[in-house]
Amino acid sequence: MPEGHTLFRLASSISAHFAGRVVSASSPQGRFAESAALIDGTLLETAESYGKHLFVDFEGDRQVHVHLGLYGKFAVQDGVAEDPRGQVRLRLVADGSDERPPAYGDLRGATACELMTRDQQRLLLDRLGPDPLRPDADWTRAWATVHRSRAPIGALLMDQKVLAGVGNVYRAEVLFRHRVDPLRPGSSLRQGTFEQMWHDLVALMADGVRRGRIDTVHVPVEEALVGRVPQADTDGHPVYVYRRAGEACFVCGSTVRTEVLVGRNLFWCPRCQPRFRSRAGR
DNA sequence: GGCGCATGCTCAG
DNA sequence: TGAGCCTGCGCCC
Repeated sequence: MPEGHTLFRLASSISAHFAGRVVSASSPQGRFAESAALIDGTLLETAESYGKHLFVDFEGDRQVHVHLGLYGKFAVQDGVAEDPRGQVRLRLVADGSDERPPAYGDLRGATACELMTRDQQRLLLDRLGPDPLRPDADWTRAWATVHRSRAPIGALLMDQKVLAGVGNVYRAEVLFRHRVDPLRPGSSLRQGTFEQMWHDLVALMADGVRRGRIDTVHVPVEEALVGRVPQADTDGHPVYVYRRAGEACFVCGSTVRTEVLVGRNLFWCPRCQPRFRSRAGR
């Protein structure tokens, strides 16, 4: 489930297993072989995530930039590495000769796996909006973009230049929790509404980091819809609208709808999130 | 066991 | 706008 919380957990796990250790790097699949050779047998300093991007930092200004895309996986575990299964793009191994427990990690199916310098990393990060999981994030940067954009808020929330780390699930859920029509132009939102949505994303994504999965039903928010949802009616479901097209809304019973917006399936409740009408009419 | 779709993004055209 | 990435899951035999 690669939204921002997944990458945050992944970075923590890589740091916990490998930071401060000399690791061997290889590319059983071959596609990352030349780069892997450059970091093989060097010190892994730390791993960090920004939005959906992962950076594994090695000594000598070498960062492995990873983007999992839709179905990439970076499986990190304790133990001695076994024969690679499937297309392993990058394998990291700490063999335990440093007297810490052996560990290894296999990266598969990623959309990006490349070596870069800090300068190149900086250029990439400059293209990202604030990440709700980073304590230094400045939501007013995102608001500045949203405020002057006529694009639908449902599209803006998914745009990594506006907000980093929000994916299709958090988009659908945060819009529902704040009763915002996904097709509403960004410029029509009040600042207070957007600020509340931001703080809700901070809470939802931090909860996702803690749980290891997205659960928007059990995160309370003042002034939002959540507090009035009868818990039993959600029937253990951890989300309100995501992938629930055709089913009854947990709050009002209306049929949850779906529609493709900028190439992705959008889900919303037409009664809880009524169609926005501008003052000019239309 | 096979099929289609999916929490994402880039690049060709 | 569509293909590519080439994994994993749920669903249907």
